[in-house]
Amino acid sequence: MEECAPSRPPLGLLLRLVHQHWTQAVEAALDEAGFGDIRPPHANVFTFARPEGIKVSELTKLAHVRKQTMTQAVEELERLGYVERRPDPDDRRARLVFLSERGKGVRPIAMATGRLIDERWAEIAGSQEIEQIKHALQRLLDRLQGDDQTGFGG
Amino acid sequence: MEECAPSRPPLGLLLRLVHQHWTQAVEAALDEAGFGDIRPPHANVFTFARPEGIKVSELTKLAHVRKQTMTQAVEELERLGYVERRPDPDDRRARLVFLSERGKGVRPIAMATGRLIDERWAEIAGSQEIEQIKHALQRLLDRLQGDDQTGFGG
DNA sequence: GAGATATAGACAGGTACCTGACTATTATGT
DNA sequence: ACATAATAGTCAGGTACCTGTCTATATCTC
Repeated sequence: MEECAPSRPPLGLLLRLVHQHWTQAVEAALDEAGFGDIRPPHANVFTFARPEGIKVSELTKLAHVRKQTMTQAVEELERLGYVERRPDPDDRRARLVFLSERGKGVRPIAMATGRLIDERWAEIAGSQEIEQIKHALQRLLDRLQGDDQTGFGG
Repeated sequence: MEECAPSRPPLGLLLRLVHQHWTQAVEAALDEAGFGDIRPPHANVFTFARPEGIKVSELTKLAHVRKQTMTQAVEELERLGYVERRPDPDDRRARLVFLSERGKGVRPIAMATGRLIDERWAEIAGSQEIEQIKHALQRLLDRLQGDDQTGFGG
């Protein structure tokens, strides 16, 4: 086990390139499934939507993006007819996001996309390899931010 | 070895969050070193610059970004006085990028930034953990693109 | 119940990457 | 040598994130 090269490619480059692959894979998968108008950032909305409705601010916490990013995704989905926004009866500042009928139909596909890519990558790189990467990244994140912020810690 | 949770946090989310941490760490390190005007994408230029000059198109291959991204980085560095561009005597289409005196002074710091972050992360998460992530990501990339495209393949 | 603070969302603007189309020049193949 | 293809670089435009500021409403404290 000689360590011939302790740190040749900067970690940042590897992260960027793999992340790019991931995004492109998600996009291609949505396209294949016939939902070319749904883009990766929209998938979060489908994943976390609830029948009782959900606030944009809650979505931002779950998906770990900023308000503006999530707002834009919701607005686009609203324009495309996949979601509706209605005032929150319990909080006059807030508007709740609901899936439309059309949105409910798409949900399983949009939610499954991430898992689909996981599986494809497991096929080409080995599923334990992928799991190992995930666990390692998760541990690294936990140490970097001192606490589980992915909301998937359970 | 029970697999209690085969794939809870989508890999894409982990990659995005860790990459964000990385970028912020690089930015903070450059800032600490007193080079607040140098931003992460500029670091590549310093890393790959050569005394004989280098074409933007070569830089794009080494850093794995597109022409426009690299061109912008070079233009900004030119405006800041860190690099100069001169016509390539051997190819009238091309312009060669050279480090200015000022740029040469900054080079060690800009080049070292990635390694510095590596070391800091190794301290908080364990150096073998970091190495393991790098190797795993590298293997994954190789399998995804069928070939080593990082230019660090050894 | 008045005042400080936190939260929901809107608005304006920036960054680091991407794509595609275009011109000028160089390399290639017959 | 001449048509074709590849390459260097520019221009125009798009995406998915980010930051900071601002208003309206809620909550918490005294």
